[in-house]
Amino acid sequence: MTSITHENLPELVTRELSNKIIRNELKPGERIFEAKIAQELGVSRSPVREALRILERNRLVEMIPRKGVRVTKITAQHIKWFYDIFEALYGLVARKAAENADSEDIGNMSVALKKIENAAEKGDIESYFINIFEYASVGMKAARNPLLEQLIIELWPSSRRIQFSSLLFRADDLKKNVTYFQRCSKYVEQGNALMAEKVIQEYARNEEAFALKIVNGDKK
Amino acid sequence: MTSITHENLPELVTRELSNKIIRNELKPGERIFEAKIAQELGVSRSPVREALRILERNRLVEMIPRKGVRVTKITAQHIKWFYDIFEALYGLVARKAAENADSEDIGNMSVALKKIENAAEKGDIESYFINIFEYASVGMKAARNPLLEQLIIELWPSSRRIQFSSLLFRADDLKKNVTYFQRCSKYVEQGNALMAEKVIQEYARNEEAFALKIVNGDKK
DNA sequence: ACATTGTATACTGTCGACAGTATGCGCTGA
DNA sequence: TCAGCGCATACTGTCGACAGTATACAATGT
Repeated sequence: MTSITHENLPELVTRELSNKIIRNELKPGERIFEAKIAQELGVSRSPVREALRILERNRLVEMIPRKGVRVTKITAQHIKWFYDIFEALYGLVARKAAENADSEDIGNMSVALKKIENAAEKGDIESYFINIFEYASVGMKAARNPLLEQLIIELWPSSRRIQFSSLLFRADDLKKNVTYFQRCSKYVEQGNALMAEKVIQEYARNEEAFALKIVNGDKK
Repeated sequence: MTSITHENLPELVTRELSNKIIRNELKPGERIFEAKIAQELGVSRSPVREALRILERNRLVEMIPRKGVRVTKITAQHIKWFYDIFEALYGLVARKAAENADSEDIGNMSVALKKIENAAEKGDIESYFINIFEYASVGMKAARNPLLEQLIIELWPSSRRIQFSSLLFRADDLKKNVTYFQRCSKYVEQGNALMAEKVIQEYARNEEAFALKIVNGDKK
């Protein structure tokens, strides 16, 4: 163990495995062996087991008792299931944000929005992806439902995984996507809960369509 | 361990602790000690730790690294947060069920509905509670979104906990509640997704109001 | 050749022990 | 009397080892 850090091992292992799965270095359906991971990262199996429980919650792996752990698959079906939930939960966030945001929240959202706009302008996809999560984050703060926030954050790794494959192919429609966030911010400022929710739902369907195009092999 | 069963220890520990928390034998805010639980159940700390991770996912406990595990609180705020999500997720279930249910699903729902009606008629609260989860279960099968199903099932222990305190006080309005399920079933049969969703949302708000009455001390 | 059974092996499940850290209490000094 | 410090202790974190089980492969019989 070379680690000098103060952070705990399960989180470290989680992050490491999480990245490998999101980047598709660990393939869907692939088996994960506790001992192998433990050895690779220079820790014992205990923190690995903890990490696997966390990854299970993130829907990145599936644990079957006495049968082991596998990386979850992502088929077109999975993507539809995921975005139906995405639509419902983020729709709720937008609605609640429109109802509850104070001037500070609105300020934060506007800052986050600017970062998205800049990234889109420059075509910086990496920065764009970081900042849409930042935008979601301040939006969730404004919605004032920590339980909802938790649920969504636990699904973020799945979001990232689905979006990762798109990452390389979508430089073109980045600017179109920005308009969703701009409209959302506008409605939140106006306190128009109904429209804020609608815009985000539209955005979700758009993301879904894009993700489906990718898995269906219409890529490039 | 006297257990002859083939079931795994983490599940056993989870169930045991789960029941204690739901029945309010372990109080909100109370600390849980791994070693103590392990000794009580005659197992080592490993399966207890696994169980605690599961309970964390069920929102029954909160784990703070190096600080230990506590039973989560349930304030009026928590209940509002919970039912906002409840409304969104079950609303989605109802909508999707109305869109996707085949005749077998509708048959199953009708059987489950009858059981609820019987329980309500007899004023058998225990049976009523068992059967509304059964109804939800067949409804979720009809909705054909296993991810959504997972998310909801993981929240069930929280549902049970919130409803447990109500359990003794609500014999009176059981029959009124049944009408929600009756209307829901009707709309699902008709394929009326919009109204099915609306009914369930109404039901959620009604449950919320009841739970809030309880925690606010208007009980009895 | 193919099915069936036995066996080897490699993985998960569980344990007990040790290490490290947070917390409360008592001691000391102003 | 009270603040600050240090120590004791009890808990969580991590480990390595052993036990039990699923699986693949080989051997045997038909």
